[in-house]
Amino acid sequence: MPAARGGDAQKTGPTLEQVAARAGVGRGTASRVINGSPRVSERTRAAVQAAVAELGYVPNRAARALAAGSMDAIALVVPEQENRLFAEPYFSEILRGVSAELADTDKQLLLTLIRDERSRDRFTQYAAAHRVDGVLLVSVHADDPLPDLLRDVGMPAVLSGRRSSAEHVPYVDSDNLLGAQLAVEHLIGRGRRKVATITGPLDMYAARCRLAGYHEALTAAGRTGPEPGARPAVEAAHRPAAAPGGRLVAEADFTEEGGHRAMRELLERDPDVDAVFCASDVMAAGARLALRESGRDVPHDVALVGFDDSAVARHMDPPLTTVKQPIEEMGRAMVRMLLALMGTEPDPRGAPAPDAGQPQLVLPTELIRRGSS
Amino acid sequence: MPAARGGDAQKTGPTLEQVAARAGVGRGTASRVINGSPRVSERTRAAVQAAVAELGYVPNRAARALAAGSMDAIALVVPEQENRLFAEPYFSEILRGVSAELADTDKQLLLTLIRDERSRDRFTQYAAAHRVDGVLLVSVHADDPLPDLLRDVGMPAVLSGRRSSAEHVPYVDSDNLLGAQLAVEHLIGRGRRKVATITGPLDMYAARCRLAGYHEALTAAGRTGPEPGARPAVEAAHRPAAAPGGRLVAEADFTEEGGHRAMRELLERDPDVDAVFCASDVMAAGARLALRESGRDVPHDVALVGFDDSAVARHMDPPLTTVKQPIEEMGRAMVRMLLALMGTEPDPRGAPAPDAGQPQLVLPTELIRRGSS
DNA sequence: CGCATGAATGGGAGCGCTCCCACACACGGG
DNA sequence: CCCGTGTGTGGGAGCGCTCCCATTCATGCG
Repeated sequence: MPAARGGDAQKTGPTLEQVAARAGVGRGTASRVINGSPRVSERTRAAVQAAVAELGYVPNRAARALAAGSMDAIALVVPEQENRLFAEPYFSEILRGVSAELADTDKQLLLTLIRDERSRDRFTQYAAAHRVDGVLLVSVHADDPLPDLLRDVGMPAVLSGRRSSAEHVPYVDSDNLLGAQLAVEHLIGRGRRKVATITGPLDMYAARCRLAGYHEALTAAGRTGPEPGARPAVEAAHRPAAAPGGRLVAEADFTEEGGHRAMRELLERDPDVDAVFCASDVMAAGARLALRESGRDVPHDVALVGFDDSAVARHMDPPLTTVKQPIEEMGRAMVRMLLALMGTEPDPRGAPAPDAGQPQLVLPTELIRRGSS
Repeated sequence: MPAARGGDAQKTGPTLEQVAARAGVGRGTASRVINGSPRVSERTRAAVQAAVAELGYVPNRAARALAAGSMDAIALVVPEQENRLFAEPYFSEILRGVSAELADTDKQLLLTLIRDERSRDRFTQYAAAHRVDGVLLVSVHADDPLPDLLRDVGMPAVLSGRRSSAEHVPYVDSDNLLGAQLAVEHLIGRGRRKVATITGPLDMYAARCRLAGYHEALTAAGRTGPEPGARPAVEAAHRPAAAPGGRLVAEADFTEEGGHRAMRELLERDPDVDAVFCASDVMAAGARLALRESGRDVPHDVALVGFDDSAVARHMDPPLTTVKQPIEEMGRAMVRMLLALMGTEPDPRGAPAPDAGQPQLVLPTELIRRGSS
């Protein structure tokens, strides 16, 4: 039996050929029906569809990919050097959104964790060889060359979060600046006089934005600041921790330990702090611990606000007021953007991109009030 | 130019043919080198490898899959009706393990969230058509038909967690019974007299195991129980909440709300409860809340132990004593088992499976002591 | 009434690979 | 000196699909 080859035993389903035969049409016509080409008569279409149903035909992706030169798959790339605490809630939300949006397309979702140099190189090569049609990049660091590499090889890609304000690769981000501003305004509105902040690593754009929001809210409220009256530019937000004008800034690294250390540092610098805006919930958990150790009550002595609205926030005692990002929606938006990009990119024939969708998108953030403030 | 077809513009990398030409050998030989066949002379091997390096050759997966009849991909299937709280930490740990173990193979990881009937059918069909080589199933419910469906179409699959003690599909599980036993023994060892438990939904095998562990520990300690002296069978563990012999069992659903409600119920039934073993950390968080509301101190008045060692446990106040499962290792083990299955399964020619690896594996659990007990 | 025009269709070519058959070519024993 | 026996090797035949060219009709126009 010359038919059974390769993987053997794999009773691979019916082929297009068989469907066509059953419907009494040619292979080409069957293909046209299955791919929804308009150039097919109604009768024929019905016949083929019936045959598909009867035979339970499922197109062979490999064959399709090989013939069409597209893989019908997109990769979700997650760098894994990241502290898992940071990645957890954010990542699973993104995943949910991506998967939901992809459910209607019949594209596959390929998950790639990049954990070291070797796996990064592997993926780069893989992408360069066009083994996927598009790439979603989650939590990219400012110095990550991957986005540019992908652009160079003509691989459509969408980032979650910018690497800088000059980001030229398409991205979906949330409004970190406004979110931080809301948080700090809220603290001021609750009558807090000495509002400090614990920032993320300031080589990350999101962290800088949140710090800028902090400064902006204080300035707007008329509190003295480093640049009185001047609109603090996000790019310039990277300034010494002990800013002039008495603002209380401590830099940490989005980890709980970092938040704990930063809070102790703040208390040492100014024991009268009565509010802290933390650039992540996890850091807020660390700060909470430091406050408890110093005998301070939350929210009575010190009000606390976090960022992310992750599970940690709900489980803290008291529950943490925090800034919620629409993470699932960000995942969905990333997919929509990528699909649009993929629809236009591979067409070099002058067509000026029908509607690529906004290649950069900033989604709103929202303050969730809970017991900690 | 008759060469540029299909996807256009996709400057797909060099082909095997080109590599072979460059190395001055035939296509077949080049293929043999790349797939590590031993029947190649050292000289030739070196020449081909050099050509591969120079050209930056990356094999085309689609072509390979089509020709070989195997897809070089496995699917990780996650049912999504699941409450996200439960899924979060567990899922991301599994993912880490799976991905790590898969990094050395050059198999792709395909992620499939199943959210409704429609997507389930779609996946079933997809698998039946052998579009993946194997399937990893996470958090399967006792009545889920998917595992059997997959077995029927000859698709290798591995479960995380059994559906019952008679599970016949290969699985990796953790030792829920022993873990629960450790937890309850620990509580007894701390001098607690009235140890209650909050179980998961008792139509889930893991929940029944944990309950059985509770009973077993109490019986071993000589506390009166429903079946004095008898070894409580896991299968029989599904008994009325108000068990004879004074044991305190409340059933919940692995959610925080459920844990909260169950704790209130327990306190009502017996206000003198001085310890509670919760079958999940999340439920313990709910129980913690109920205890606080009732004015009881943890651990002074009531000691609390959870299960999972998730992030919630570390962030509770006081930090939660809990039973840790080696979740990442479970992910790794699942992949190893699946690969073994895939290596043997497709061979129908009588070969009695060289070393399929243990088709069922139960990994140990461990008690993590923290402030809550 | 004949011929250009378009719609619907059939089927060849080929995507890049693996499998496997056939073909060298080097041996050693009869 | 001829024939196994083995080791490397080349390349044909597809895998199931999409693309596209050719073909067949039915239609409308000159």
